[in-house]
Parts: sequence; C-alpha cells; structure tokens
Amino acid sequence: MSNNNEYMSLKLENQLCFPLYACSREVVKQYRPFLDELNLTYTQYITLMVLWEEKQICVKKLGEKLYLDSGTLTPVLKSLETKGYVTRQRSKDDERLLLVEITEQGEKLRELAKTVPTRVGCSIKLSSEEAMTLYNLLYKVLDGMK
Amino acid sequence: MSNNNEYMSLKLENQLCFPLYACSREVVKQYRPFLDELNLTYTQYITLMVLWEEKQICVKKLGEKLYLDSGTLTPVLKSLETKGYVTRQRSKDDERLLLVEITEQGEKLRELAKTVPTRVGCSIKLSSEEAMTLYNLLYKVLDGMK
DNA sequence: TGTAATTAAATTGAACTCAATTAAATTATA
DNA sequence: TATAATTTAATTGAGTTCAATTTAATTACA
Repeated sequence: MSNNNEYMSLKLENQLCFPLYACSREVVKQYRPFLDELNLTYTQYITLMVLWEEKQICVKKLGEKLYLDSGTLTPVLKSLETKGYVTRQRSKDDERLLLVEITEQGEKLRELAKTVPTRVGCSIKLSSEEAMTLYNLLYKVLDGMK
Repeated sequence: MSNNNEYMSLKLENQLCFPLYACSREVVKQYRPFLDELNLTYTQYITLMVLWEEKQICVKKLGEKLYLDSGTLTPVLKSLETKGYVTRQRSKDDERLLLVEITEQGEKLRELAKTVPTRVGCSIKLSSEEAMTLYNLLYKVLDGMK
C-alpha cells in the first residue's frame, strides 16, 4: 500500500507556513485605517516603535530587532527622515554605522499612536490566554530558527 | 497615578502582530532553497498547491483561498503560464471569469515538490502538539477577522 | 606598517502586496 | 427592454521584501 503522507502534506491547510503567512498579512491589514490617520505604513510604524524605546540605534541593530535588512530599512528611514520623525547621521566613532535618532516630532507622534494597539486588538478574537499561547509559540518558532 | 498601559502596549514585544509578521517572513524564507530548485517563488508555490487540489479554479476563488487579490495573482498566474504549468482562459458561461487550469507539466511538478514540506518542517522547532495548537490559533484569528 | 578579511549601509533588480481605478460582462430592476 | 448596479480581472502606482553586489571603513594579522 502506497504512502500518501508526502502528497497529503502538499495541501495548503497541512502546512503551518500558509496560515502564518495569511494571518500575518490580514492582521497587518487591520492596522491600515489607524496608521492611515498617522500617515504611516506598518513598516514605518514598527520602526518608530523601536525608536520610541531606544531613542538612538544603528541600522544594523534596528534590522536585528525588526528582522529586516538595510535593503528594506534604508528607504523606510529616508522616508521617516523626510517626514521629520528621525535623523540619520554617521557615527563619529565608526563611520560605517548610521545612527538613527528619534526627533521631538517623532516623540510627539507616540502620543497619537498610543491607542493603535488597543484598537487593532479588538479585531483579534482571542482570549488573553490564547493570545499569550500564540505569542509564545511564534517566538519559539522564531528563536528556533536562528 | 497615571495609567501606562497604552504606552506599554506600544512596545514591539507587546503586540501580537509583530511576531506574526516576523515569523511569517522567516518561515517563508526557509522555503527558498527548496523552491529555488524548482524555480518557484513562495507565491507561485502556494498557487500551485491550490491547483494541485482543484485542477481548475477561477481567479476570484483562488484569491479567496490564498487571501490575495487579482493585483497580486494576475502577474503570478501569467508567470506560471509562461513556465507552462497553468493555462488561463475565460469561462464560456461567464466571460468575466478567468479559469486557471493546471497543465500536465504542472502536475509533474507536484512529484518534485512533494518533499518540500517535510524538509522545511525540520526547521520549525515545535512538537506536533505545539504545531497543532499554533495552527488552530492562527486559523482562529483568521476566521475571526472575516 | 601594509595587505587581507570583515563589517555596515547603500544600491540594484526582481517579485510581491495592496488600494484604487478601469473596463467589460452580467444581473437586477424601473 | 433599457438603464443602473454589481461583479470579475486587469492595470496602475506606491511601498515592501529580499538576494546579490558595491563601496567605504574598520579590524586582523603576516
């Protein structure tokens, strides 16, 4: 009798990756109306989230936190600079490093953004226990991969 | 005493969306070496996965399954057509519908692709119970959003 | 010291994603 | 039946993502 496991696993629903991919995009989509109000994209928003905590950080470290590389971050940071939310300048100690720093205007944006998570949270229909479980499993996958 | 919950929730780690977004991209990245062998992108691959099950489907229905719209699918389907894996033709019954059908060559690719899930699965360091829990929670979020 | 190796960011090019718009076909209804 | 509303794909444009390459700076070490 033939073994169908491999063929079975080629079903969309049988792979973890697909719901992960679809769910990620759908949840990011929930942010849009709220981020539109702030004239921010999701990528710009999470970049600012790091800077609201760190004040100053180089592109490399920022990329490690966001799992993004300079190919993605360079245009995002230039755009945030144009909007007046960050400054970009080379480190005096090591000219290879580009230091990104939040501006006063960028700090102010935090006040306007602070209700976003709660508002988006409403469309994620999980109990806090389920959300915690999901959160932990996602980081387990993420940590297990590096 | 002031309430800091809203500020707290602006931390990257405090939102479910970020690990979802990062995890999705990292897991998709794991597919690359295997899909490179087949000269397929991830989006092309999941499109074929649907067609391996359905044989024929219109763009609308395909988009519902993949959570993608024609803006994304049209170029993907044209590319798969160029590679000889699918055909695209308007429905006789309703000229608005574009019917996508798997070709014999597309069917053959399934044989080559069948080991991909198992090979990628190795880099997801979860027990089968954890994987099932994660899977169910992702679909709960996804289903709760439509 | 001088050269090689490494590191950080920018750039390039291909592909994806999505919102908004357009065009064509179909369906509903006045 | 004629017109209006709806539906389906395609198109457009902005922004993202990533691999690969390039450039400049720093570090390692012969």
